[in-house]
Amino acid sequence: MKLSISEENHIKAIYHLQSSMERVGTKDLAARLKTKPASVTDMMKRLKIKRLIDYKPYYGFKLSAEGKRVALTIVRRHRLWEYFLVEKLQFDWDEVHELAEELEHVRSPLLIERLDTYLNRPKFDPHGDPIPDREGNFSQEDAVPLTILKANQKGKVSRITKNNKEVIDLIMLKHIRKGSRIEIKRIFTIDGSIELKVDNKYVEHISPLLAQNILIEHENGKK
Amino acid sequence: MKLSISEENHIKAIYHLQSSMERVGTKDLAARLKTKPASVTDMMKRLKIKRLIDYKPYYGFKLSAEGKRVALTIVRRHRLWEYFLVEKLQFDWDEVHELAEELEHVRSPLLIERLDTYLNRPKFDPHGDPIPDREGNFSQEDAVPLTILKANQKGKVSRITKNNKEVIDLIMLKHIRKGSRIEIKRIFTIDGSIELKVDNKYVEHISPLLAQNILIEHENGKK
DNA sequence: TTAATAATTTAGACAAACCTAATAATTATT
DNA sequence: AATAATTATTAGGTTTGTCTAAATTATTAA
Repeated sequence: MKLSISEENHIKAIYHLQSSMERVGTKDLAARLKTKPASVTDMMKRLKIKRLIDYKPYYGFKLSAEGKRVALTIVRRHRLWEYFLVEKLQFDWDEVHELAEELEHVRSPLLIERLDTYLNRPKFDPHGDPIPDREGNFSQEDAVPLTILKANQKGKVSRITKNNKEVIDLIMLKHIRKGSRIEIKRIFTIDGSIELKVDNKYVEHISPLLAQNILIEHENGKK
Repeated sequence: MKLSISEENHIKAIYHLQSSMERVGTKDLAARLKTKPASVTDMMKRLKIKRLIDYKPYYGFKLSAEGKRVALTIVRRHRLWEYFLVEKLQFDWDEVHELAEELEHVRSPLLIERLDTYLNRPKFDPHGDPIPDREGNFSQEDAVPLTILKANQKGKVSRITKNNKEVIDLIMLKHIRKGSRIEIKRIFTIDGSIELKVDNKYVEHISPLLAQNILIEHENGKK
């Protein structure tokens, strides 16, 4: 099914809002997309006809199974492009969202497959969000990048990815290794750098790029 | 000035048609863009207001200086993406046009600069067409890739780019070196491979990728 | 040079994706 | 439970970019 850019954006927005609410309301969606509620209603009617959402007037909306599938391919495209921009084109992690927002609408399964292969099938984007695979599944790995933690959250280091010399030297310097207990102190939104306490002992300050390569044991039971 | 995708496509189409005719006609442009003459007239009025074309009803159109500048940035984006797709994502040279046609509309000067740097500032796209630089200038180099020649044309090898072992081994194998006289025998559109005669002596068959790395002395006086 | 033909423009319509203002349904409050 | 406040929908309008059909202008051929 061929969707317009605007239709894709609506699907994606519902997908994201759905994680924090059962049914998404017209107002919320309008706020997120910077349009007006009336415009959202128009679009919802169209998406309902295309069977991408479950929509009853006045009762909010929810993605259908097919809608969720579509959403996941869009999220996949978005996060792969983000990874590309940071990893290959040297963008900072906080500069890439808008660009990925545009690139994600180039709809070519082959392009995305090739990009994925080229990037070495990354499992997480530069913000630490998981990249769904071709089938829409997230990594089953029981570990998530450190970047996914919020301030005051704790975790245990399960693995360091990309074991090149620089990464290893850095984590040694910061007293971080497999098994270390981490407590996030503060996240600086300006550059995404993170202040954390290691093994309740050392206060360290690390870059988001390094954080991405530190995997934390995942406490199961989250969405 | 912010242009819509459709406006960009019209500008680009005029740019390309302009190389084979003084003033571009409504019908030609409609044919190239797969729209109707009436639609072209509409768009031309808008582009005239934006001062991107010189347009007199019934007398065809021509890009203004600013229009040409815009066209060149679009061509630049298109060709850089084509180069990326072939060089990095392993697409075949004949598969990339449609994709580049979409990617070219992501308008971010910074993205294009970074991409250019990442690709090592290529001077020619995979079809052998020159990639304009940031200022819209084409390579002043007196050499063009072999891929730019048509059947029966001749040339002299001036340089081999990308002097890695594989390329060198291949050109040795095919009896090609600096100074060799080349005559194109036939171009196979199926894969872009080229049959050519080297120094009037050896008949060889090479891939378009190799051809791209063989630079031919440019006979001045062509557009 | 006039008539026929071809190219171009104009007029009017349409779909997509927005908008504002008015109305209707739901939820919260007294 | 009635009313107020919130949220959603409808009605009708706008802009962009397309279209068809009719009218106009330019070119070519008789």
